[in-house]
This record gives sequence, structure tokens and C-alpha cells, in this order.
Amino acid sequence: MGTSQIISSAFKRMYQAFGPQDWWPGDSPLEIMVGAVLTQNTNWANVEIAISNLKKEKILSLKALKEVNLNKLAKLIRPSGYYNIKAKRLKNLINFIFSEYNGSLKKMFLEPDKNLRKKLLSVNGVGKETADSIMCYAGKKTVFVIDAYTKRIFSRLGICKKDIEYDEIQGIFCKHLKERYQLFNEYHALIVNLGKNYCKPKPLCDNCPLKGIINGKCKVN
DNA sequence: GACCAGGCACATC
DNA sequence: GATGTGCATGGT
Repeated sequence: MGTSQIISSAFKRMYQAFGPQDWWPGDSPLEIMVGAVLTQNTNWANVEIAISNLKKEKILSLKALKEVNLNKLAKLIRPSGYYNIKAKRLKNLINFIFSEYNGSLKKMFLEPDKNLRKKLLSVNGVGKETADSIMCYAGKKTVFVIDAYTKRIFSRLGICKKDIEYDEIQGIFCKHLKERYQLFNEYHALIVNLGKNYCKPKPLCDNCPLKGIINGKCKVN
């Protein structure tokens, strides 16, 4: 079974099992961007607590995030972990939006994809996954997001090594999939769903949608 | 109490 | 270029 087949069959199985995901969980592009930073190496449940704190304090707007004191911000996002660093990272991102785009997300997303990615990556605290998540889920751009689950699942399926470089595995997915926004959006979301529920460091075999995907050679199960 | 979670920057070799 | 480390909380 070739890489192309594995990639398309994995999508079908996950979609069949989980249905449409309609990602990202968040009410606005800004909330999605904040979530993208806060979820760095962190359980989403913790991020939700942090975001609800921001909402409660009415800090979840560009203007409020720009004006809020760094220590206060850190305190509010504390449940998401790494809160001192993440407070700075959020500030860096907000400052970037104001200095480059006059505080307009609309303007920011008008930037051509390649330029925008490069500029996002220049912000301290925004790496490849965060930049791509922002572009795909906040900006609705056709970008395939890679994360730890993607590497874990697809290395277990045998299409790559578990420590494959971000750009390399991203290139594999782009090469084997039609370049469609809905597909890229949905595929990554399904991967996270599968990762959370079945593809832990210790795989949970029963009922995994990918069980037996490649003639018993599947190490997801 | 150990392990885990939707990374990233930075130091060192 | 490759590898190691700090950052931290809340759930299982």
C-alpha cells in the first residue's frame, strides 16, 4: 500500500468515524489565534479555561490585549501552562498585528500566503505549527497543519520516521492531497481527534478507525 | 506520584 | 545540522 493510498484511506476512515469537525474551536479569528499560541504543548482543556478567563475579563479583543498589563495577562492565562512565556508570545503577536497591519486582521490576511507565513514566523513565539494554524483556521487559507499527532500517527502507519521534519511531512500531505481548503482543514482536525482518543504514546486499539488499515502492519493499533 | 498534552526558542556541540 | 533543555498547568 502506497503513501498516497494510506493518506486518502486514513481520511476516509476518520471522516466516516468522526464526521465533519468544522474546526477550529473558537468564536472568532482572534480567539483562534490566541488558542493557537496557548495550546502549544498543552492540553486543550487547559486552554479553554484560560480563554474563558480572558472572556470573563473582556480581554479577548485586539485593543484589550494590546493594552492589558503583561502580568495581568499572565495571571489570566495561567491554567494553560507556560504562562509567563505565553503572555509574552501573545503580546508579540498582537504588537506585530498593530505594527504591520495597523491592528487589522482583515489586512493581515490579505497578505499573500508565502509572505504572511514568513512574517508570522518572524514573531518570537510563533513557530511553524502556530503560523500554519493561524493561516488555516483563522485566515481560512489552504494550508496543511502538522502537529505531534500527525507525526505519531503517520510514522506508525509507516509512511515516515517519527522525528521527520515539519516541512517534509507537510510536503508529503500536500503532494498527495488535492489542494482544497475544506480538505486541509478537515484532515488536520480529524488527526487531532484520532490522536486524542486513540493514538496516545500507548495506542488504544479497540475501535480505532485506522485499525487494520494496512494488512496488519499498522502500528497505530 | 508519574505521565501526558494540538511547541518554541535558545544554548551547545 | 543535530541534540538537549527550560518553560508549567490540570487531568488521568
